[in-house]
Amino acid sequence: MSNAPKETPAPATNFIRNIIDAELAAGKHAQRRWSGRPGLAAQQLAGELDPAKIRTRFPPEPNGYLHFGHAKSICLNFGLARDYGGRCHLRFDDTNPEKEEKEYVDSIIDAVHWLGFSWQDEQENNLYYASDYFDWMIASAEYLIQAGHAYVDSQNADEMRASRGTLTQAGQDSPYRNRSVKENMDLFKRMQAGEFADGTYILRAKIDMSSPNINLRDPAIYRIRHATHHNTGDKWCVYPMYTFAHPIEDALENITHSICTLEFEDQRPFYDWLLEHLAEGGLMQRPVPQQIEFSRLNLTYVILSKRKLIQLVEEKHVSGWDDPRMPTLVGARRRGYTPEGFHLFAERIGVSKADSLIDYVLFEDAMREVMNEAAERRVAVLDPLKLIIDNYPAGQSEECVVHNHPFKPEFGTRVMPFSRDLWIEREDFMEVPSKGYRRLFPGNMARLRHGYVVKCTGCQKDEAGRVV
RNA sequence: UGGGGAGUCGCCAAGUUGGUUAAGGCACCGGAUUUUGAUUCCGGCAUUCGAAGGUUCGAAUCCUUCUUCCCCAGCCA
Repeated sequence: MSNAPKETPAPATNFIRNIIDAELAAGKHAQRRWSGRPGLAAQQLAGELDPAKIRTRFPPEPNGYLHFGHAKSICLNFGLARDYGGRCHLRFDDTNPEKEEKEYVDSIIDAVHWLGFSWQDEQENNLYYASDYFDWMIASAEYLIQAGHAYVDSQNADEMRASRGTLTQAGQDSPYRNRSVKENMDLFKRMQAGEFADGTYILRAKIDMSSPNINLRDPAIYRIRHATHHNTGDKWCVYPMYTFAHPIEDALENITHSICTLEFEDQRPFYDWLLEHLAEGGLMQRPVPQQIEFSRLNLTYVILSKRKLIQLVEEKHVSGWDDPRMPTLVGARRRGYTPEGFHLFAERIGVSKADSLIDYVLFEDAMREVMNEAAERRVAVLDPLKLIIDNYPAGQSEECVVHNHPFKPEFGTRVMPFSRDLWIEREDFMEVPSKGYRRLFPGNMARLRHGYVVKCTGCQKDEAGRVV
């Protein structure tokens, strides 16, 4: 057989690669420098930023196990860094202590490793926690307050929702919107000091309550939450919102391309607003990172909602996160799927902004293609039917040498016993053959794989007429 | 409904500074090889790019209108 290894094709082009190519051609990333903020991640890195190299990140919240959808994102982000000679960071977006756990952090680290990617090399170790940036986030928030771009609101959640307006109606300014800088700063300090209960005060960005983009109607950026954090313990009782934290995380790590899914598109104006103001205040360096959105993975017959997967586990519908039926990476691993299969799959489905529903056969085919090359073959009979070789001596047996792989001799051989009594698959025999049937039926000859050609002389049935 | 996105073959997806016959993969349909009805190999598979107009020598690519689908009103991410 001529199963020559296929040439690995060049990575398929996509809109993100096109963006990067254009930027590189224009020299956009040549001016990047480390932020160099004391005590922050950038400081851990010894060398200067290598200009003209991109930097991406995979930023999961450690609130569950990684699934097939994350695999797409991981292959995208780490793949881009690999192909452009850049870097990809693994960052835990752990800004909500009530949902996150160390168990998930560990499982995520394992899963990314399993997929074959690394966030460290000789020069850098790019494993980060958003929670390690809380000092800087507080500083950023206080800068916003000083500059008149943020205020402390005393409305509760219901009041805030009511005054936010609707899709078609503008929102109303909070009665607390015009507190003085001094008062805001005092309140925010006391929030941090733990003087207030959860929900009593909240820090909001001061933008525009009548913006057609609801995300710009003074979004909450810092909330009070008296909770123990998996990484920072009880050090904090105020935590930043994703919206506020994420751009800062990206900027501090000098991320060039912050790639996320489509539902964050409406969030991008705030992303840019924040970084622009922080750059104005000298807290961040330009050029700031840019957010790029792509459509998330949808697979036929497969649930990829973290909320629902958690439900399956908690209600014991499955044996755990690594149940082979689960679309998690640990589940896939137990099922025998391979990292290479995920890479192939990710490469084949591509990246775009169109909502898509990918047929599961695409996933299966990618896995099968990889396994066809790599898997040793074995024989099993699921629904056995006894086959008696009439002209083979009873009590005698011999060993047939069998190749472990049809076109890879280096996989070696094994032996299978051959004797008078054998088991074959029930569907490999038909008393009355259908058209085109070329397996065993009375009068017909067939080859027993790895063994001999046999001729069927007849069959026996039980009282029910079933062939035995 | 206000805002933000997306509609290219059954499923994905290239192509978008307008220029000959609209990549590729999966699926499917042939046909060859085959001690896995697998694999491999060869061939086929969009006169058409959500729809309708318009500009042009020429449009999937530009303009207009229409249409369908997705996302946003968490002190989640």
